[in-house]
Amino acid sequence: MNRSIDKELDGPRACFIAAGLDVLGERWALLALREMSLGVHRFDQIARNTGASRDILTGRLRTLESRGVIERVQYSEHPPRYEYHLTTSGAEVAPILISLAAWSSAWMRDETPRASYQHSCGADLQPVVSCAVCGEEFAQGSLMLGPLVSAAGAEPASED
Amino acid sequence: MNRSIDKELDGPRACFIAAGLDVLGERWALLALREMSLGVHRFDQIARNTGASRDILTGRLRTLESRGVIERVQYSEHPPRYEYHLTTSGAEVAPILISLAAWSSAWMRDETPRASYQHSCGADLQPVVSCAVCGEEFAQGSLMLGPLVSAAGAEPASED
DNA sequence: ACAAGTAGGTTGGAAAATCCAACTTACTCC
DNA sequence: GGAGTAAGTTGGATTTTCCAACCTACTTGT
Repeated sequence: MNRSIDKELDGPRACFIAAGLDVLGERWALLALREMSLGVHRFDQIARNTGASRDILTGRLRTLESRGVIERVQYSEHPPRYEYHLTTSGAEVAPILISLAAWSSAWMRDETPRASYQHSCGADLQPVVSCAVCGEEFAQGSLMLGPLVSAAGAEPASED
Repeated sequence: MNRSIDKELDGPRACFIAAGLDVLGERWALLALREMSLGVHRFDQIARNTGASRDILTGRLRTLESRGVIERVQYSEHPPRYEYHLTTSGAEVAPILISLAAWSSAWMRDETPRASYQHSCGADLQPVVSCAVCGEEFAQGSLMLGPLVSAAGAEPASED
């Protein structure tokens, strides 16, 4: 089991973390998604609230749209004006934002006053991540490599 | 409540998500942490498995070290050789990697075969994020802005 | 003993991404 | 009729990143 760690990779590790970062890891992408999660949908506001340059933001929004994370919704025809909304896929980025906010809140406190986050129950953000299958909380070192998978489905084990 | 969303910000939103991305959002940082989570601790291997250029990786590892996320452990004196290990703070990045891997696995499937991840119970990665206080699962739109906080503690409400 | 390999970098120069301020278009509001 | 708003686009400067080669000090093989 977990032979994959010891085996020499012939190139960079192709995994779902790397694939996710391909889309969400570009600068400003997660902050733009944060804004939409908070109900901010218009270009100028997203640009202001994130601090992204307008040209770069345009590019990011196009990428996120092409990857199905957000969609452009036209709200004016003349002139053409659009709002940006999360798709289902985009809404499901929330756990990433939640984990990031919680980690940052726990470890990145400095003098700067910052907006914190809460669960809708009113409590400070204290997310617990557990396994949907066995119900156990993810503990130290409980993230492990699994088999290779692609759109076609799981691959059979390799012969090493 | 949640006046903060409607209020015009005078600058970019200073929040813990943005602060976290300051450290973890630079290119290659999360992939380097992924490697350490998987038990890979040496420079050459981290460079190979992430695909990062060696010079950039050097910079990232220094930043992560200076922010207390990883530590350099010397394992040879002549010549000086180091391993990189997660600190407690670094180990707690795991929920972010888990959420990212799960999102990516759900939404980023294409033809490319990729390494998947599992919980240590052997099940495919299906994390559930719930609130430690009320126990409820984080549902759509349940991430909300809270008060401003800094190292000194919570700020009193502003006068708007 | 001597060459090759390993480990953890550093260096210089090219390429790509980002930043910034200004400009554009087509409205709406006063 | 002028100012303001919204969603970009543009050109040029700046910053990051990439890449391959180099360096030092061992260790291993012959």
